[in-house]
Formats: sequence, C-alpha cells, structure tokens
Amino acid sequence: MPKLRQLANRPDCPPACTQCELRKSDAFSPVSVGQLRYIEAMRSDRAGYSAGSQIKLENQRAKALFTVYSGWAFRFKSLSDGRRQILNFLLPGDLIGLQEQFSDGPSHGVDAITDVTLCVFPLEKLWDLYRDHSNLAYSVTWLAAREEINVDENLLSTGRRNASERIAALLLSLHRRATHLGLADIHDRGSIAFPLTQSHIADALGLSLIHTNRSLRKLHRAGLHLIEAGRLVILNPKALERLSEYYDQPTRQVPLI
Amino acid sequence: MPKLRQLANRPDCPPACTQCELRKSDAFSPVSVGQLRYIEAMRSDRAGYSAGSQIKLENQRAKALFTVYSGWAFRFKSLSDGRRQILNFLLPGDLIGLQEQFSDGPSHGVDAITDVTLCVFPLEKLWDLYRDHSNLAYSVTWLAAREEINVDENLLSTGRRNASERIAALLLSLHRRATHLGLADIHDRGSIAFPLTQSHIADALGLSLIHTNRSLRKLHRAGLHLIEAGRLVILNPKALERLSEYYDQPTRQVPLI
DNA sequence: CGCATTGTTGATCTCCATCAATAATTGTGG
DNA sequence: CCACAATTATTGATGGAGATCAACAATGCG
Repeated sequence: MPKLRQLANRPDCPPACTQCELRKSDAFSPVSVGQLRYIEAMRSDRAGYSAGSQIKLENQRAKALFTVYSGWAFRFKSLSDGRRQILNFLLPGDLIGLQEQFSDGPSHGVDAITDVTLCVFPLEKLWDLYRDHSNLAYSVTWLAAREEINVDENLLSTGRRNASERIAALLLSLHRRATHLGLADIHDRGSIAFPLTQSHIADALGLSLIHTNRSLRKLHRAGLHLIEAGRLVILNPKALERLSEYYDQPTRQVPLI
Repeated sequence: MPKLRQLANRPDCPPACTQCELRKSDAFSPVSVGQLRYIEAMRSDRAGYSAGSQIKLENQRAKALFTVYSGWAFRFKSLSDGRRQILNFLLPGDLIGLQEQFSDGPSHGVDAITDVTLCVFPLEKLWDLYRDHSNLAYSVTWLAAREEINVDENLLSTGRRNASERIAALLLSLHRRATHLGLADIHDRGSIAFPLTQSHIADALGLSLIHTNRSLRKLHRAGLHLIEAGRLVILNPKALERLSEYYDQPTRQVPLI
C-alpha cells in the first residue's frame, strides 16, 4: 500500500526524462530534447508502489497525473457488494488519472499488480502543457484515445464473446502490447513476463474465477498457449486469433508525454 | 444510409456556431465569441443522417471529426459472425471519430438511431486547433475522457451486473444525460424522448433480446419505469438506483468544441 | 517449515440463451 | 384512409454456459 522506500536506489527508478528508457524503444514517437526538458521540469515527483498496493482509491480524486514507467497495474470499478470489474491493464507508457480531471464523482481505482514506478505530473501544470506544447497536448489526447480503444475491446469481450474467446482475446492483446514495448524475450519463443493471477483475468473478463480456470486450462490443453513460471508463451497464435476473431492492430509509434 | 437532403430547410439544421442551440443550455461551459468564430471557420460542413443509417462503417476510417448537434446515435463493434456490441450511446454535444485519428486498424462503427445532424470538422485542422486554442484542445480531451467514463460504466454493467441491474443502470444514465441537456419534459414527470428499441438495449448490455424484454417487463411491472409512445419516465428513481447501485454523477458544465 | 495465496477439479444449480409462436405497433403504398 | 408488410414487443418451453459450493493440491513466502 505505501510507496516504495528508497526508490532512487532501485534499477527501475525513472531517470531524467532525457534518459527515459521507454523512449529508447521504438514504440514511442520522438520528442525534441527541449520538450523532454520541459516534461522533466513539469514532473514533480517519481513514485514507487509495491505489488498489490493501491495506487488510487476508487472514490478518491487523483491529485496528479501519472505515467507508468515500469510494472503492471489495472484500472477497476466495483459495486458496493464487492463485485469488481477490471476495466483495462496499464503497462509502461500508459497514463493514470486523466479521467479524474474531467469528472466529479468517483470514477475508478488503480491497483498495482507488480511493483510499479510512476512519474508524477501536477494537474495544475497540465493546462500549461496544453498552452505551451500543443503537440504534447495532442499526445495526451492520443493516450486517452488509445486507452479507450482497449476498454472498447474489453467491452466487446464481456458483452459478446464466450469464456474461451475472451481469454484468447485478452492473452493476444496483452502479448501484443508487451511485445510492442520490447518486453518479449526473443530467445524464449517471444515469451513475456505475465504477472496476472487467474483472479485478475476473471475480474477483467466478467467471469468467475473457477470458470476462468477451466477455460484457461482448456486452451492450454489444446496447446494454444503456455503460462509457466510467471511468463506467457503464445504457442498457436493463429488458433487464438481465430477464437477471438482478433484483428491485429498495426503496431505504430505512440506518443508519450 | 445517405445523408439527408435539404438539411438547410430543416429545423434541426445546425446554425452558425455563435447561434448554437446547444450552448444556450447551461450544460456547456461558455466559450468566447472569438473562439466560436474560430470553430465556425473550422467547421467544413454540416450533415444529416436519417434514422437507422450508418454514419461510419466499422472498418472505415473517418475522414473528419464530427460533433452531434441533434439526435441519438451509437458506437459499436462486432464480431465476424454478426454478434454486435454497442459501446455507448451518442447524444447532442458528443464527439464522433476521435479514436480514428489515433489508431490504425478498424475501431468501431457509428449508426444513427434517430435522424441525426452533425457538424463536420476536417481532421487536418485539429492540429491547428491544438496549436491556436489550447482551451479548446483541452475540451476535446475532456469530451474523450467523458466518453470513456461512459464506456467504463457500461463495461462494469456487462461484466458484473445481472440483467435487471444493467437495465436499471442504463435507463438512469440515459435519463440523466438527456435531462442534463435540457431534453426532459418537466410537465410530464421529467420524461425524455426515448428512441431505443429493445434490440438496442440488448446489444448495449450484452444480453439477448428476449431476456432484455423479460427484464424490462419486470422492472415495468414493479412500477420502476415506464416506456410509452417513445418516451421514458423514471417512476421510482430510488429503487432503480438501489438496483444499479447507481452513483449520481454530479451534473456540471462540460466543454463543447 | 508452517501458513497464505494461487491453482485445480467435481457436483449442482441458475441465470440467461435459444427456439418457437403470436400480438402489437409502425410504416407504406394504393 | 385502409390493407398489408415489416418491424418491434411479448410470452412459453427447453437447454446450456457459466456461477456457486466444496474440497484439495501446488506454490510461494516469511
């Protein structure tokens, strides 16, 4: 729950924006050094959250905008009797707290899955960013739109796909996103670190934990995928795509404020 | 399917932006006359679509950004075997086509429910808007974030609410949005025009048409609501809120580019 | 090495999908 | 203005995907 101590000593501590490891991958569109310095000056803090801790409570307004630098997290909403729906998963480069700025009332919570490090940007400076650097403002909108596309896809799953199809679509989507970020191990069948528990998957797909387990098991027995030692391997992408009718989103560079 | 003829002769034809009827309601935050003129100059066209027609195909990239001026529409995604999921409903003031700008690959389709009139803004001028009028850029992000909040809520419904709860949440949400736009008839129990068929409701909530009918019927028999002659009346808001655990989003002014 | 979390499997039940049929409503052309 | 077609709404009967209950195995962690 609390922020991590001694973030500065950790290897996953976000460095100066000009040294940002995320920008070294070709997943993000280039930004001028001047603007990187602007972002650096705008950043008020860096923060670390340990696995399982709460980054933002559901009924709490974020007092800042965050970008995920390392680790996995998720956004969720819940009902008063405890039923919980995961809206989407957050990976490095994703934004946290944008909706807060634009809605009163409680919107959603954010929990860390793995240890997570974040860059913190004060909300009041967002306005300046819009005024002074319109292309960065454009990037913020871009990131918001991209997140909504993920939520759209998840809504299609929970609304219209059966259990196996939902799982197939989710595994492919997460694998594609992680691969795009350069997180895949090309020496191990393109495997990615996969920190989700079956409970996360169930909550994201609107399924019970038990039925998620059975369906996951079925796909595994059919040789479509493999989850082992915290890593996911896509063994039969064609079959998974057929199951989910997955439409491969062309991978392109995205902005990162 | 085709655009409406002779839009200019119709009462719902969008006027000059300085005369925009939407801005006369107190639902939208004020914008200076100068900026209204800017928006007016940016607007390349006005368009009308007849009820049931397709505003944007699912696999087609919008070549422009639209704002809904009058009427109801919806965004949807579908699977190749025809299963369709409505993502959210679009009411006056909502934006169409923003995601297009930020994703390759097919994203979603948009269909008109009633006759719909739109204002058309060329995508290439969106960049100029961001550069020249940061507060309007801010508004675009606002509208995008607000839409995602609606999708989030719908995802919570399809993922975790049962049939009656989903319907209760949807009816309340639509009623609140329409009322906020000043579309409620205060002389008729706050009723709103309600053009959705049960098929729309089913597709939005991830339910079968038949089960939607039964659940709707049950709520009606319990005296919670009334749908008659194309209008919706909320008869027992408390009970509906209890069912959906509805959290009333405080009504506040929103931007409108 | 004990305890908590996570994963697995069987049995039973239920909510909702599907199939089938009919009424009500809307729209349309003669 | 009415007859007729098409869409929309309604109700019954049946079946199934997935929820729930219960128990136990495996894994991981302090």
